[in-house]
Amino acid sequence: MDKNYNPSEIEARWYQYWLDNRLFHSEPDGREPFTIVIPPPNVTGVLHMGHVLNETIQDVLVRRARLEGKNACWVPGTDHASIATEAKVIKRLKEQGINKSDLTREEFLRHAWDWTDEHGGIILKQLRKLGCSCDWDRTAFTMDESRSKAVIHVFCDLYKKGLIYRGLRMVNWDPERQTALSDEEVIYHDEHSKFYYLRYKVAEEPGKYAIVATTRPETIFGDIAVCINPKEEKNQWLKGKHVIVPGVGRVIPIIEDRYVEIGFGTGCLKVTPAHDVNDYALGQKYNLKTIDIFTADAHLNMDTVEEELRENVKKYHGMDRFECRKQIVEDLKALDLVEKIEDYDNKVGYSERTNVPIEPRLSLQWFIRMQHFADIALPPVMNDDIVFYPTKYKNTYRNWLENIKDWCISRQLWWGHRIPAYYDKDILEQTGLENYPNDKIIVSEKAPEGNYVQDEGALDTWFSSWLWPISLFNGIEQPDNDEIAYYYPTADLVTGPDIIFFWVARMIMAGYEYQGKMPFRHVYFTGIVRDKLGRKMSKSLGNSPDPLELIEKYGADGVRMGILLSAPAGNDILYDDSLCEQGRNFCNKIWNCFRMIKGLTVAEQDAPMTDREAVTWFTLMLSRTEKEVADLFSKYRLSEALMAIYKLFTDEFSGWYLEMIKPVYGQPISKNTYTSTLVFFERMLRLLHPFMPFITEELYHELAEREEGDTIMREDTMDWDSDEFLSQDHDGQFLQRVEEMKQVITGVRNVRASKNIPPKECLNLIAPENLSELVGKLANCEIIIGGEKPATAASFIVGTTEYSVPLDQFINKDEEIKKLEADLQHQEGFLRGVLAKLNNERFVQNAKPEIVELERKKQHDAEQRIATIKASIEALKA
RNA sequence: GGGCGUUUAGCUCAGCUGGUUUAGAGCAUCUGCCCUACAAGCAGAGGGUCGGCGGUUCGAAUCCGUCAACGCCCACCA
Repeated sequence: MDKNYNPSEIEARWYQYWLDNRLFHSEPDGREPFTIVIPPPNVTGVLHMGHVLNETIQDVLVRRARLEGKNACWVPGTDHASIATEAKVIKRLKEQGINKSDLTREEFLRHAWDWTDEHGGIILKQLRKLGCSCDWDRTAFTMDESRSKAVIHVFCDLYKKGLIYRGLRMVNWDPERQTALSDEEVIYHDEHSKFYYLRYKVAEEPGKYAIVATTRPETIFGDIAVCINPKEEKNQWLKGKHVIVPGVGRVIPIIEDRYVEIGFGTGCLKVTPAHDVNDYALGQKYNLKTIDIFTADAHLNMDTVEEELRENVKKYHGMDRFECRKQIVEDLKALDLVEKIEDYDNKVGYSERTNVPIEPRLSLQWFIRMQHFADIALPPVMNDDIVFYPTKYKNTYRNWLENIKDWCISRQLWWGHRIPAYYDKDILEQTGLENYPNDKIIVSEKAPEGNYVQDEGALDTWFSSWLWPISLFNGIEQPDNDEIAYYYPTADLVTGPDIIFFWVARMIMAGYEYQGKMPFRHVYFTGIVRDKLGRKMSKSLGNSPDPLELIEKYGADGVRMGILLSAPAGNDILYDDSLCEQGRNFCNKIWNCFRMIKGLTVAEQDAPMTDREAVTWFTLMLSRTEKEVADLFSKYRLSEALMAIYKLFTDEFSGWYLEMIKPVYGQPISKNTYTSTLVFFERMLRLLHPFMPFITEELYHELAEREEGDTIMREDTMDWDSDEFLSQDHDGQFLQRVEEMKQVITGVRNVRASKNIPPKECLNLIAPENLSELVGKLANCEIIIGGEKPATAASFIVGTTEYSVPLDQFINKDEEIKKLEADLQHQEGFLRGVLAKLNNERFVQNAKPEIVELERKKQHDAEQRIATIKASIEALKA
């Protein structure tokens, strides 16, 4: 075996072995199911650090469940990511000199599928490098046949139930991609912008102005009214009057509504119903007309302006909205119609995908009535049928559901599930799309016979994602099939809090609507992976390492450990390569422990007493850690579980246990001890396997002869607690005694270190009572029980017992006294604190008796230590 | 403008239904070691008074109030 662990060859070999033996594959059987459905990454995406975190956690949970004997099933798949993928395809077409608008829908989709086939699934291959134990036979795609059928079925069903409707609404419009978006797809950014105070001449009072403040002067072409608050004193004079839109010439009425906040701005609000949500509401209320002055790509369209005014504004026709803003301000300045311009901080909504400012736009879209879904999805989370980790996200969740708004599900895109709504061609010709009568729309899973045209829109990607836990098991089409009955509800969902609304909440909605049950029992929210300076990892910053390179460098197990070590649920993790380094180092440690054990010569002989002590002790330590780890898993405290195992292995097993049983050079080890040690090792490999699948599988096979197809990832059916050493008599104080013994050893080592005594030199240790031979072995000393302590000895206290190491030539009395006095001071300070409590009557009266008792013990111990130290000082001074 | 969360050693975090020898871990740092499992290692050591202030209590990192900083989510003040 190599001196250093070398991951790459081992990882490839075992992953193939797992695949060959179909060890990740699951079929329903009599065991308890444990299901996780992957949050499907974008089909054309590549692995980044966020995935590494997310998928590692899922793999840990899945592998742990497998080891617990559950029928674990982790279903992988990808998402068609409608808007993102369409954007990528358009970009590529552009590079080839092709415009989307030059293509038919069918032609475009052919390109999109080509792109998907070409780049699709790369990320799934990358997951294998990470060691993810997905059931690849079940790999799904949100746009494959089965998932598509489910989507269309659900659309039709909800339409039938009256939960989907078509309507003309103010929606978030992405002018870049030219599609509607849901509210959740709009990201608001703070922006330093300007507040423009514009003068609207009052028609009835020449020479007087109404001052209107706006951040968007380019929308004045669509102004229909100016609104004031009927209660606002200073604007009373405007009541019933009309004003003239500057630069446009349109005469518009002053209307009154309490919506306008008194004291804000000038109190005059320009009303542009086509381009602002609130203005639209006002427009509805007062039956105002709308003038939409933007094209779909947010350029000015003056054809909508009244013919008689068009001459005034034609210069803006075709201009970009932000160009126009500059221009109109300049022009109004020239006309002296700008009162002033102030700096102003406000929020501007951007499209999540294209990062372009969204435009509120009146358009005909499809919506889901969400109140019904909010009603069914809120209770299970509030009463913990579905548990969130961390729980703080319950608040976020509730807040959203209690203020739910209808979900715009139609997109003006081609890549996606096409809306199964059909319009009669003849009627359509007469009415146009907008006025097409709703009761003549045919919503159907199959295209109707006859002269119909299908709706051009596609569905929001999340409209397929929300069915994912059900549609993966064909539970939409066949709600009672064996698979859905077995695998659903799934166990855990692991995802980022950023998609709690997009996805988590909606899956819960769909879960109850279509299965009558929760889609998952636990939701583990991961944090965001940041660099060590706390910055979000991003391509543009170049601070995101390539996971595959990391795996190459540190091994998949090392990377997994690195990412997990500091990833408590919900906390952001500050990633640094040194974490992976620690992971790699740990692998190496495990590797070398194994080499050491395997290098021992074994003999049929009685184990020495020290071995028995060691084995008993480690048996206890190990089962204690096993329990601790189980407990931590139940609380989803994965990094702590990993740390517990790490410490057990590094400190207790490698640092102490192996030293305890290690025979003198050249001597053999007893078979009993050796066997126990192998058992320990295997048990620790099992503990570790969910975190570090590769090295544990490798060493599991190195540890003993295994049958072909055997694997560490199955349930361990051995009953370790019947271990012969465990059944020996040992009370709860055994572990305590070993801990004290370790302190004695450390004490001797300290003496050695501070006096620069080489480790090979055997020392004497004077102990007042019997002490395990392990002390002699590990501290290289001769134990003298009850020996007289010479004046020149270095001494130390463990608990209340003093131990000393006679040193003669090594001792420096003054130094020793100084040290002892420092310790004395500390002990006396401690005692003072204890006595202060005990002398406080109220403490003695009120505190629980066991607390008082403890303080008394502290007092006693401290007094004893002080006496011992004083005696030592005296002896040294003598 | 609302809501939530965080603030404990240089860094990342545990501890928080108040009391377990005057605050723990990992990493980093420092010192000494290449001792035939591992220098990707071993043996030691140093380092915080628990964001500030006030309160409750015999007793507070742990409960309450307040202030501050940071972060996140939501919201139609143009």
